[in-house]
Amino acid sequence: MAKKVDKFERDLLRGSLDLMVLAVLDQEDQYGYVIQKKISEASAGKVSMSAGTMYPLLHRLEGEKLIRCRWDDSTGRKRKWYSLTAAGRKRLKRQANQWNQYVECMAGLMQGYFNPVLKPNPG
Amino acid sequence: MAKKVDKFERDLLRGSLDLMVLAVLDQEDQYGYVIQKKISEASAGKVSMSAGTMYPLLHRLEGEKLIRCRWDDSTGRKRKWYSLTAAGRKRLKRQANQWNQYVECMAGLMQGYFNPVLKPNPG
DNA sequence: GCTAATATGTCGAAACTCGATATATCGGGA
DNA sequence: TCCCGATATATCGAGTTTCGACATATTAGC
Repeated sequence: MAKKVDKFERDLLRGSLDLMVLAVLDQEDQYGYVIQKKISEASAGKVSMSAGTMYPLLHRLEGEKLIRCRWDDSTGRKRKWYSLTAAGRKRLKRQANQWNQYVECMAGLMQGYFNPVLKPNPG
Repeated sequence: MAKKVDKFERDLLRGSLDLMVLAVLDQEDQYGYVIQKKISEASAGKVSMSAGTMYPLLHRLEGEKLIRCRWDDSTGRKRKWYSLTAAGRKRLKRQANQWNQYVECMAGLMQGYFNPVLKPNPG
């Protein structure tokens, strides 16, 4: 029996899924199914992006030319590999920066409730 | 001429506006117009919740019994004051906790790009 | 009297995520 | 061999949220 996990409420995720996908692809080229798994693992199962969210999202990012794809079946399995374009890397930087600012802004508003367990960056 | 500000992209905000409103009301009772202003100030103009977002949101939170309202015109101005209910405070704690976890999760995924300027909490 | 700021509200359009559903391939166990 | 679960991609409609536009009314200052 799979352990039951409190998933994040859907609207908390809204819009930042793009950022997650771009971040995963920044580390290495991947295909949809693995991107899904990686995000799930990174969040200890709390973000479970459904296939119905993942694939349209990838198509949209491709349409915006932030990622590019190629089919590959050299492993015997047909998979659609995605990689970041230059524009995608640029967008990732911009979005990540926005995200950080947004987190700070929330921290300011939440005062007592914001208690990050984040390790402060040295330097 | 008003200084132009890069607003946060709308989908970055999605769903966390609730949390902002609850956090503002946790500090003191307020009415819609001021809540809007406070959130705008706290974000240096980067979150500009429109009236078309604010009022339906307040009505929704009221419907969920997380906040409660009363009209007051003792100052000569008719205003609808909102305050947190017990359920609202409980929800705020839960949502704030989720938010913190979510931020950590994003931090893990973004690795190099996550560089919070947040002051670490002592203790 | 006029205008800008204050104050609340509704509406339709656009966007996003989900669950359900569909298709197909692959490996392993009965 | 046959079946099944995992892998892999995809589409669709339903439900939500946010926005900009519009509407209404009061107050303060010129």
